[in-house]
Amino acid sequence: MSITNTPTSSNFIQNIINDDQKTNKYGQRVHTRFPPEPNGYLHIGHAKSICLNFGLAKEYNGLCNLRFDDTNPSKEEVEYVDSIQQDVKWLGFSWDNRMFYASDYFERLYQYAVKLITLGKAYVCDLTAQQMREYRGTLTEPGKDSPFRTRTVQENLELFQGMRNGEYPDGSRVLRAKIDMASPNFTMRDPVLYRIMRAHHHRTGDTWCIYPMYDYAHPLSDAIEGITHSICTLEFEDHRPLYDWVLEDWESSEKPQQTEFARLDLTNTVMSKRKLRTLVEKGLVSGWDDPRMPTISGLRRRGYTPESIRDFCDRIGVAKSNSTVDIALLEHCIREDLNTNAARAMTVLQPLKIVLTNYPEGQVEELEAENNPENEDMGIRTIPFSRVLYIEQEDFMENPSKKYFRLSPGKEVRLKYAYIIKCEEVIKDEQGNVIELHCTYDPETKSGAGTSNRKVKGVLHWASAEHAVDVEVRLYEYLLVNEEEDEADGDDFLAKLNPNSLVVRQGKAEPALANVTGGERYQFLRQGFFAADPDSKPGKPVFNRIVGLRDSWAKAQKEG
RNA sequence: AGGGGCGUCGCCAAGUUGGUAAGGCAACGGACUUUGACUCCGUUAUGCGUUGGUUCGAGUCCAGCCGCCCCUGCCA
Repeated sequence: MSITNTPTSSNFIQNIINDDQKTNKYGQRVHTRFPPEPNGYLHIGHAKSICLNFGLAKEYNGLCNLRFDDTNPSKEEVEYVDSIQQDVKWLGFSWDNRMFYASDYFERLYQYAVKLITLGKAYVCDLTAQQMREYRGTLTEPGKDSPFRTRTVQENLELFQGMRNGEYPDGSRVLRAKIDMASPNFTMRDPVLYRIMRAHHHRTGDTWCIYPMYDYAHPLSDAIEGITHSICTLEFEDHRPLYDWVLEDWESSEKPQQTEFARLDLTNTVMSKRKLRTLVEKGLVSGWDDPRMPTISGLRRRGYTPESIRDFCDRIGVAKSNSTVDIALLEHCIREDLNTNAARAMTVLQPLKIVLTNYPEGQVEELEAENNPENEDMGIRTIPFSRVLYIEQEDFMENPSKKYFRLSPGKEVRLKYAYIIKCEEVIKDEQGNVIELHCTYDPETKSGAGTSNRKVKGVLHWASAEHAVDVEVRLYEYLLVNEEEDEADGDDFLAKLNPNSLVVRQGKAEPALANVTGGERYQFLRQGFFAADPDSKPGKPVFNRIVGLRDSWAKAQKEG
């Protein structure tokens, strides 16, 4: 089966690059970067950025760097730089030997700041944070100049050196760009370039007590690495003039350009780092890699493939309008991938015992089953069949509607790969619950035997009681029942969490599933796609439901 | 209110110099089916936030209006 390349239309960033290639702006070079701050786990929104940046580099025969934006040691940890690398690799991208840290450039950044001071474009300011806020002005009123704005170059040079030397307490002074306190754009009102902060940095240790701000470090890091296209999200659009300002005195005339695109938002889940952290810290999920989380590690544990996530990122497009993508598209991508690639298996999630009263006691047949009807190369396996079996509770109904074509009293159904059976007797407990069915089977209807042309509409999956392995199956639903997050920040979203986002079932699976270790993916017939969880133990498998099969019957039921 | 953006089918999203609305997801019909799955076929914008204008002709140009998002961290 060949992979069809659906003709994808170009996005506005590709158009920009195409123009740059025409005008030879970067001599045909395309060099991007993925610049995460190591202060949290990557999520599907980052995957969009990763696929965009690495994808563009690949498409244009360029390069993409991985760069940790580690300019704020008070929030960053090595734990995250490790998980980020793992996630990018897992998604299928390689930065080769180009893994950098903004902190690699601290000395150059410092020297460039000295240059700006010398040029009269930066000054040391002693205003407190509170005062600076007051001086900044408001949306409609211009700010006013800091009284320290007119310090001499010499004084600024000495003070900045003193800042570096640790002569002043944290927060007592900052280095500021001298731009325009009356600018209608706040980020141009003499933004802070450096702050004093005695925090241990995960890479530079205690070498520095002053750290550069993002707006200063980022354009310079891009320039140092020879980045051509610096792609970031929409909220940085206002910062672009500052990005360009910082680079005005850069040594090379070939400067990177910033382009902004809309970050990904998904229905039925939460995406902000803060909310994800809340879920983890309040113990509402088992961790950053809980299979309900939209984190890369969560999706990985859930069973999503990197291919399906890349496909998703290709399909959602890249544009500038804020949008919320229907999570159904993500589900479509994983179903499409796994439909052709995942082996089939039978697992009964909620067992109902049935006895084939006319099947010889003690007899066991090994029935042939295809591993994947979409892919013959995946071969066949055998499944034991015997007198006592389990079927799904949902697959029996005592008083069904005419549209129900599963099992009911006196009705026939086929057991997949096996025989047509007929329900003869319903056995109940004292409360009237159905606890067992007595059925008969028709020996002439064995699958593949060609001894009968009888057709029945219903086909059920099953497990042989004597041979089945006990499995724990974790069924996941959306984190949020409502499609929209209903914003209004705060922790309101906690009240909207789906109480049934995790339902655990103790099921019965065919014996082949006994010894999974984690990561194996299957389609459980008529149920969905599942992945073995690392919690699996020999003989005691645990499965996560990645996504259910499309279910038009369930849909029809819901609509009544 | 000042600045920066955005507004094309329920959800995404193409739309090169104005020439007469791609595609995907979802939905809905139908065919096929030993997974009510998959696959296949078909249906869904005389309409591009809105009102005017320019033009033989506008989603594409102009003007006004409306709506939504971002910006007053020594966060990124």
